[in-house]
Amino acid sequence: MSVSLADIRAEHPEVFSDGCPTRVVLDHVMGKWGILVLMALSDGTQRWGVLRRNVSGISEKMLASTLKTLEADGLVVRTAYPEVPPRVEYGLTDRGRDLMTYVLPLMGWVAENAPAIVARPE
Amino acid sequence: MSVSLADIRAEHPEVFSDGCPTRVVLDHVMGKWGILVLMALSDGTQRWGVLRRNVSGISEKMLASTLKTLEADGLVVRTAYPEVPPRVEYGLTDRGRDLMTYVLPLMGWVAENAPAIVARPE
DNA sequence: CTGAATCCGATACGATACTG
DNA sequence: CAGTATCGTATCGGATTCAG
Repeated sequence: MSVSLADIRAEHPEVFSDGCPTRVVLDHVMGKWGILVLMALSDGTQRWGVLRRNVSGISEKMLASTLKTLEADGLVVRTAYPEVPPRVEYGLTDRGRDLMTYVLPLMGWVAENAPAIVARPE
Repeated sequence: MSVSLADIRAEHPEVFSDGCPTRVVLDHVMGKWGILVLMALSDGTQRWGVLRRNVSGISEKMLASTLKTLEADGLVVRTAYPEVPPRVEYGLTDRGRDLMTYVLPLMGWVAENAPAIVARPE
């Protein structure tokens, strides 16, 4: 796996070009809520209500649209059970779990360093 | 270093709480341009003009504001030389380089998988 | 060359209300 | 319970112009 910018560029010369697919994925995954939802789901499959509580502060609208985007990207899978009351569960796909392999260590670093970074006002 | 959500939660119970410092850092680093600028700088210190060309598609306004935010976060350092014409260089701080240790592998994954993900329309 | 300042449209986001 | 619909606001982000 690539670990330096040169390595990445060697295999994917257009990583920085405008209109490159990476831009789209970055916008989806790195958006305000994408990572937080994926993080919550890395805990395991969850129902809508639980997910909403776990991603504290997210509105229903953003949870819905974030999930839809991630599902379309093949990172999240939605399973609806034909019951009353309705039950819907969300989980990571294989690709999603693979992605989290890289995101989790990053989040660990952020959790460690965020307090020091935010010490001074934004 | 933490590698599972449980590990992160154990050390930082409030990672998901609203108003947590991690949210701020995520917004700065994961914004539309934050990662791309950091990626470009991981290539080494660069002048404003070079940076602008390397982060293809960024406007002057966004480059300026992104750099200012990252500098305030202690991830980027700005060096101005008192010359005419003016010369200003931007580079990563130690903390910034440390962060890139985690971001680069993630970007490698994204570069690998983005084409497959974007295959279907957004 | 390196920005800052301004204007303006797009859209991300949140709050609320409503439905199967 | 699991969403959708609608609305209003705030912020993002681009284009352009100006300045040191």
